[in-house]
Amino acid sequence: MTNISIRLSINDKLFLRDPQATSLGQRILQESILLIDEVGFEQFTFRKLSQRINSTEASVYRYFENKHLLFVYLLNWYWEWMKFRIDYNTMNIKDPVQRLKIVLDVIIDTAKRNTSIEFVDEDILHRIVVAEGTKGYHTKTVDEKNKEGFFLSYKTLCKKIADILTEINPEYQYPRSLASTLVETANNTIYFAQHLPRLTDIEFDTPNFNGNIQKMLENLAFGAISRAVQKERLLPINKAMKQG
Amino acid sequence: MTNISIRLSINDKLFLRDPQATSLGQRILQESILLIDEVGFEQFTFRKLSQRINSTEASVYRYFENKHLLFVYLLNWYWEWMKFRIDYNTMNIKDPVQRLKIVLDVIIDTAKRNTSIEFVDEDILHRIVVAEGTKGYHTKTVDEKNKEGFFLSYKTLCKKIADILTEINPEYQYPRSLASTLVETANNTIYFAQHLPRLTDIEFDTPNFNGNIQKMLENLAFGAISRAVQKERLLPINKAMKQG
Amino acid sequence: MTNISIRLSINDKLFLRDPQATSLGQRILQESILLIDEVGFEQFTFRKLSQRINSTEASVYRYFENKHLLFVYLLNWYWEWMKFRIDYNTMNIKDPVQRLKIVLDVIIDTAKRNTSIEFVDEDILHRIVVAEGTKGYHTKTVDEKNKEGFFLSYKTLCKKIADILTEINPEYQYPRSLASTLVETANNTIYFAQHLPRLTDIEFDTPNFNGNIQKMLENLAFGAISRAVQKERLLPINKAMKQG
Amino acid sequence: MTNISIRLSINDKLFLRDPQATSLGQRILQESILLIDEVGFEQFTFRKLSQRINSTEASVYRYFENKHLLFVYLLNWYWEWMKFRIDYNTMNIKDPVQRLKIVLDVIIDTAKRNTSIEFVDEDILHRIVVAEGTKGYHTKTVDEKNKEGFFLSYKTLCKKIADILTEINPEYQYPRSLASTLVETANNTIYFAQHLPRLTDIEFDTPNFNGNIQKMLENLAFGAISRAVQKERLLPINKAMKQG
DNA sequence: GATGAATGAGCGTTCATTCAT
DNA sequence: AATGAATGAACGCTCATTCAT
Repeated sequence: MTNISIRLSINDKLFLRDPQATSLGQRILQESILLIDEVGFEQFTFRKLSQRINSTEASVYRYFENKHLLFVYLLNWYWEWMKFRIDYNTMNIKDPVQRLKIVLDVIIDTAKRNTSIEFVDEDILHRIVVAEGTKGYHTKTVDEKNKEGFFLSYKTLCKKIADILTEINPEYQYPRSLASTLVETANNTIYFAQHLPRLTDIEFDTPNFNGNIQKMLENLAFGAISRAVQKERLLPINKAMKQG
Repeated sequence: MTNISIRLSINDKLFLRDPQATSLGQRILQESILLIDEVGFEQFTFRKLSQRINSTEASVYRYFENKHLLFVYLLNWYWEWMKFRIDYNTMNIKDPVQRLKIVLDVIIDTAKRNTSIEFVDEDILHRIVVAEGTKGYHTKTVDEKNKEGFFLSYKTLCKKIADILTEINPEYQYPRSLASTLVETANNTIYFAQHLPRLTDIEFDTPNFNGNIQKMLENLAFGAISRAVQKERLLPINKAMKQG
Repeated sequence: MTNISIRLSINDKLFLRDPQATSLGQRILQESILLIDEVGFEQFTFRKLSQRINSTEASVYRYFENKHLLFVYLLNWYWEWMKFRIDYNTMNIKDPVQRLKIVLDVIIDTAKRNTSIEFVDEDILHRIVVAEGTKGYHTKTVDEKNKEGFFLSYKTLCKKIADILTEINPEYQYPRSLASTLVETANNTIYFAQHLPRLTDIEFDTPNFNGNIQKMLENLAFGAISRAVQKERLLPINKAMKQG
Repeated sequence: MTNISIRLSINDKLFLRDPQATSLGQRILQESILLIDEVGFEQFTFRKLSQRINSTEASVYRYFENKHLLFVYLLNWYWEWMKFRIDYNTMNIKDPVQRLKIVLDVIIDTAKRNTSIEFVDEDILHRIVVAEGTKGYHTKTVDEKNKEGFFLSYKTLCKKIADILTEINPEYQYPRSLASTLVETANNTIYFAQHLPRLTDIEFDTPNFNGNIQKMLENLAFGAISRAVQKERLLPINKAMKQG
């Protein structure tokens, strides 16, 4: 697999000065990820960040208006990165069932690198999204932020998945709900397996952890889509489902 | 339906003085719910709370060590309240499919009152859980809190649901995962419908909002459970599923 | 040596209710000493104290107006205890030099028990006096407290020592200064030896720690007193000393 | 006497930003001294200080981590200032007896200015040290502070004095103890004379107050040192002293 | 463009104390 | 007499942010 260099495009209302464009900006992104991973979003402050990058709070403020926007920037990065990986990995694959399985693989382990953006550690970013991600859109200001298009990437990501679901079963009524449920459930499962194991059936720290999550999500996804078909009495169910 | 008075039992490590036992404590609970609903958990402080209840921060601190524990207390209340409603509403109902449907109804609209605890407004508490709930267990201290048993109520709630799933299909492999997914997805759907509608297919503010969510969750639940059955080739699918 | 039971008389303006008279009061004294020893006077609060004695702040306030007066009470106890031990141990000893040596022994190791007051641990009380004692009289309110006679015990203790010094050398000009210096220096030496060893020549944790302090204090005491005598007799000891 | 301008070097772990380097920092030092003098160390807070300097607590916190370190900073200033004055005033004086007398003069009245550091009022600083100084090293955290070298200045000051004592009498066994005793006793005498006069023989508010303290300290110092000599020479001064 | 310095505002917490029982 | 509950006041500290250079 080639090691290509890419540059993700992020809603430019999220920042005052493009952090990807300067070395200080890149350090801000890089160390934000590490710091949020270490102390959590609530304890993450521009002061602590500026100390880590040997700079000042004032300098960070040149790039981001506040820590919330920086965080949403990172989420956008993650969602764009995921979309990129889905596209990259489903290229030239016709079978939508196959494509859905690849999608599930991607959302479970977004970090699997096949390209590198040296100043963002996708492994850790994934960990942040799992542990803190929902705080980015569970906030009193969600509607204003939404108006600014700060969650477009998440929506287009879900749309991309929903389209595959619809392609598998054009009659399926809840493609977008199922898409977001799959993404959210993937994250929840990873988190629960580590911290609240009785809320899931997947065991953490087993050799095939990711594979087991994938099976669970496939059960969820194919169960939901095929059931809709049953209701319509279009039996026998799609042949492609057999291995689903 | 009779209007009975109940008292929920909450993990007593969550508080210093039992808030249900005194009138000040009850005001703390009552106004916490209203205030978190208004300003969000992040902006919620003991200072603002104490002003609303015409008391002092010091007094609030006699009841709760900090706002996080107060919040987890409210979550526990919610979970216990949900379990109570499930028990109450499924009493004497044999058919597990029927019981699951009732469960879905309850988790979508926990607030439907049939009893009253005058100092807790369950409608608003439900809104908080939908909008802020995950913050209670997505925190750096989740493991310590878990050790103290602060999430036991959530686990027993999911266990209760999982048991029904297992009863419907004893072969189903992911009862706990599906149970937590149903609860989380119910909340997410309500939230997304209001704030990020493109992440769901359910339209907010339509006459049958709750009913539509219920259908979606039923598709998810029965799809997943019955699919497992299909895999086992135990067709035709469970008769009970027909109306699922 | 007999084990007699004594009751020290303490300035009754220091307390609201005599702590020696009730079992709660005795527990207050006992645990105050332990708590101050553990956390230091600054961190010592009536709240912490009341928790330790399984009582309430309000109850402690029935005995002492505030923590400062409780502390001065303990100091008075210490000073009275010291005076008692001096009297007890110098009884029937005529030679003032011998008596002074006994005094030095007592002020170095006040804790040596020959009687018991079960609710006061004199060892620990001594440790407190060494580590925290001066805070009792280095305070903005020293003059008011002094007017109330809160330091009378310290003064009569020093007077007792000063009288011996005068008896040894009736011409000596600084008996009270020397007396307080001996007491203060004894405490300082113990403290410095443990925490700031370069401020003293006495090594801590050696077999004859107390004995070495005693020698040092004897050098100080007898040097000062005898020097005064020398001046009177105009004996030229050391030429360089003449104007000393 | 010339009016030179000096800058004392203080352990830089004591502060976050060098207070001598900025005008706000200098005001912090200046007003800290005045405020501690007025209200005492316990009542001294960064809030009160910041109000006096028309600034904010946050600004003060940029200079000092807490009030304890600020206080130790002031003590270090005092000790360094004392060492400077000793060096300055004993320059070119050969006779160690003469030098010791100068030292005693300095430790009694450190404030006598012959140079000026405009933002520190040494008179008042001296008053603080007399009244509150020991609180700087009588604290539960003394050992950690000592490890950071926060009391080095005090130790080198005592070493300087001890060296003179040793020079006068190379056989003297307790030079460091005597040095610290002289410094502590000087402070105690001033304090006692004002607040607890029966603990000393020196009368406050008499024309020759300082001179009288000096005589007392000389008696103490030369008595102790010369006594050691006597012991060596075994001169029988006073029969009663023999075993002293 | 980046930084050093400063600050307004408010949070979380504790303390000392009082009141009612 | 002892206690349970409550509270006014302030402390210690940090945050988010701005300003001047």
